Amino acid sequence: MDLAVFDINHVSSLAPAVSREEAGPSPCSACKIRNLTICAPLNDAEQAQMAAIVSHVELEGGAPLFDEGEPADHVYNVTSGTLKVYKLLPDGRRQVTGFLLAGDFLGLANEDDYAYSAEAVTHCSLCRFPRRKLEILMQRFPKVEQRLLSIASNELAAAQEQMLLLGRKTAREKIASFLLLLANRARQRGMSDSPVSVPMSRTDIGDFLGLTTETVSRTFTQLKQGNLIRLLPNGLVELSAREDLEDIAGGF
Amino acid sequence: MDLAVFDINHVSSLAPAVSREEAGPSPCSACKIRNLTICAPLNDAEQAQMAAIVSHVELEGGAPLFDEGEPADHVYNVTSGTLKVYKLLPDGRRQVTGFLLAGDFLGLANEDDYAYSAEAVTHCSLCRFPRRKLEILMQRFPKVEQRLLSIASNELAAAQEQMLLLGRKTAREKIASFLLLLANRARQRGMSDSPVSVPMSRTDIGDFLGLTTETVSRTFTQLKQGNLIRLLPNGLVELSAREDLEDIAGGF
DNA sequence: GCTTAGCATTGACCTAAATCAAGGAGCCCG
DNA sequence: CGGGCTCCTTGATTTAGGTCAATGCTAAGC
Repeated sequence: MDLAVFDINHVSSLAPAVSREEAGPSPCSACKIRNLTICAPLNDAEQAQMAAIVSHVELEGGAPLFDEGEPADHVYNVTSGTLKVYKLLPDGRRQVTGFLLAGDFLGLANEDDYAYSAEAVTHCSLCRFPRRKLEILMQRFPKVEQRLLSIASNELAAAQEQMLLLGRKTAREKIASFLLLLANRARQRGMSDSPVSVPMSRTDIGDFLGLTTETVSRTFTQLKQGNLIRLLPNGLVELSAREDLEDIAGGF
Repeated sequence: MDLAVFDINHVSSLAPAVSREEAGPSPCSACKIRNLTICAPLNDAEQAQMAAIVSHVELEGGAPLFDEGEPADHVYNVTSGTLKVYKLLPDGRRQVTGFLLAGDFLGLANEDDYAYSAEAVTHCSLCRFPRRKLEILMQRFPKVEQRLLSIASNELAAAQEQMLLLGRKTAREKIASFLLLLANRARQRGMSDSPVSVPMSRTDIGDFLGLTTETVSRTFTQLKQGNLIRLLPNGLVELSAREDLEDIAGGF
């Protein structure tokens, strides 16, 4: 793992393990996913200034990062692993609004509090920035602010796509869209897109797609029986007929 | 109407009427909703530079502003009226991703093309900015970029709230949420929040909430019979029991 | 004042997905 | 190696909301 150097700080509990950088070379210079992060537009000298305010967080799968309503003191960049962000209704109904992979940014909040909860799906590592300090740094580096605006624009487009899915697609179309979303994001990150890794539970997938666990499971079975996918061990899913899946996902 | 001065350019067709400023005082200095727009953070001198690149657009109710997939050459600030933005599936299923009121910004697109279509619901006026020129101006005025980031963050939070609605709320909860959303936005703009103006059709509301026209209509009737709302002429809806509506909308 | 056209409403019926209820499969731990 | 997890799958049944089909209501045009 990229950040193995921080594993000495890893404790085996649900509490996040945080470490600040000691003297020595910034690990950012070795960051393999920098081009996906908010640090992308910075040169080495500028990046050193970012490194000065960053700390690192490691999370066990299942560990919470923050909860909706907490003061939004930090923002994060995922460096490895998968997280989910979600909102709850008082009776426990849950909507997962996104799954975050390496390079993804989270914690953007215009108000003072987080608008959603975030929790690790798999073991995760993240870069943590104090929001206040990042704001000051952004005034010095408008490039970072531009980058953040660009990230926010992309997320907004993705959110609208997800609204189309939630409001107007069938269970079959939702599952096909979901698998292709995961596959495309894996490919962007240089990981296998078939078989694609699906590390989250059926319940998480259902809460992301506005379905129940049972419907998710049945729909997987149905796609499997139509030879569109194959379910492999360890949460791997082979997309055997991507073209067909794309037609289904697109509503054709 | 604030911008009556432009009515000489108004033509009675579905094509948008566009006018550039002649010499003379900028109408921006008289803009009553400036504090809601991207111009909010600018002083008079800076605003004059914005005025130099802005043009004005008037739309009839029902007239399209742009379509999904068109090159995103302009961004807009609504100055009066209501628009809807939406995405379509190939078979015509439609998801309205938002209704835009005075002060709202639209056209943000990280890619080169608009990710959604925009169409006037009522007669609308908008300020139009060439995207390229605005980008150059933003480099000169980082305050505008900050403002845009702040707008995007708010929209992102609203989008997540809408995902919760689409994925997990019942028809009754959706309609109650929708009426309160309209009422709150009307109040922010100094307009009546009860009765609140609901200028869009049942079909548009359904396409926003992931419901059919019939279900929207039935749910309005049901709320009316429970004395939670009253349906008045001209698309006005009185919120007779706002507390109860808030409980319903919140999922209690 | 009649006709046409576009919403909005209402009723009857249907269906996709939810709910309720067992089982099964893998995994950890004693 | 067996008991107790948790998660996944499958089956039977229910139901919220969709679909289909009239009927009303308002406004515009002649």
